[in-house]
Amino acid sequence: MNIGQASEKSGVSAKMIRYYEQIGLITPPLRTDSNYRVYGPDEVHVLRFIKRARTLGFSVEETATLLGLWQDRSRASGEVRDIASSHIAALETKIDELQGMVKTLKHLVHCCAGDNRPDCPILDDLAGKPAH
Amino acid sequence: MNIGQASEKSGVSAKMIRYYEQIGLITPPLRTDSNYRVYGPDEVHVLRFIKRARTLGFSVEETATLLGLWQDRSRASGEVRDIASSHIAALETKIDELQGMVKTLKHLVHCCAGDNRPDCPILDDLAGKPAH
DNA sequence: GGTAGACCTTCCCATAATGGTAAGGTCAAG
DNA sequence: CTTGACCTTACCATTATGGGAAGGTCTACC
Repeated sequence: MNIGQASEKSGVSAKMIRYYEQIGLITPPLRTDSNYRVYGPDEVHVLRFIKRARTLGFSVEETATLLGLWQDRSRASGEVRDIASSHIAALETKIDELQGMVKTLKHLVHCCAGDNRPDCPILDDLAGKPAH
Repeated sequence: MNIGQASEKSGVSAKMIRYYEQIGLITPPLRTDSNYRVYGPDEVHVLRFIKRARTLGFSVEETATLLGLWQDRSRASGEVRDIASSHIAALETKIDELQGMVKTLKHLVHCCAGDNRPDCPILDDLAGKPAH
């Protein structure tokens, strides 16, 4: 299987497959005589694992750890759970921050007349003026 | 006022003040004979505007637009409201995505025994195995 | 006057993860 | 044997931020 097919089957772009290989996240595959990378079902499986972890918001570095745990038969599942748990906490912090931004912005938009007058509470707020 | 004080008063690092100047977000300030940048209250005001916009999650490019609208006396506040509204929509999409991730991860953590057995539903899920 | 330490200057490099492009080799179908 | 789709490497760009080096300046104190 060429890199194009592996990409299609895994959902990881060819560009990223080469990148993951370069940074050592995946092991270099075999090559044909003409230097083409050759992938088998196992490699695609690994790529799909990576794709899924990335989609769930794990960084490449975290993904590398998870991949190591996946491939280590003597792993402790508690370790995996801890990684996932702290990841959840980080995501929730991020969500809270974003919700704070949305709340502020919604308040401002609600107060903004939206016509052509230059009195804009959004800009006033950004400029640090006290709310009217 | 030197860049250090301007940084302290605005909450924007000296490094970033120079960067904002370099990319044209702010106009170059006056210099002393010894080539030090000199800032006054107006400049700090602008920097605080920028800081606030960045904190609210606007990109530097969006911030530039807002800054332009702020400084343009003939601006239409509807334009500002539109920028804020589409920004809210983008934030809410992001929040939804993150919440989806949290939900999935929480489910997995809940199912994960967390002991030392190598049967880990989180890894199984990442690997694409059907849920038990 | 001299010196130490805190500040400033510019320039270069690094990050995380991804995309783009260019120049060239290869393969399969017609 | 040509055409087009694919592959290869190598380099550059992105966003916003920080780090560091090498050197100039200013202030406070002796």
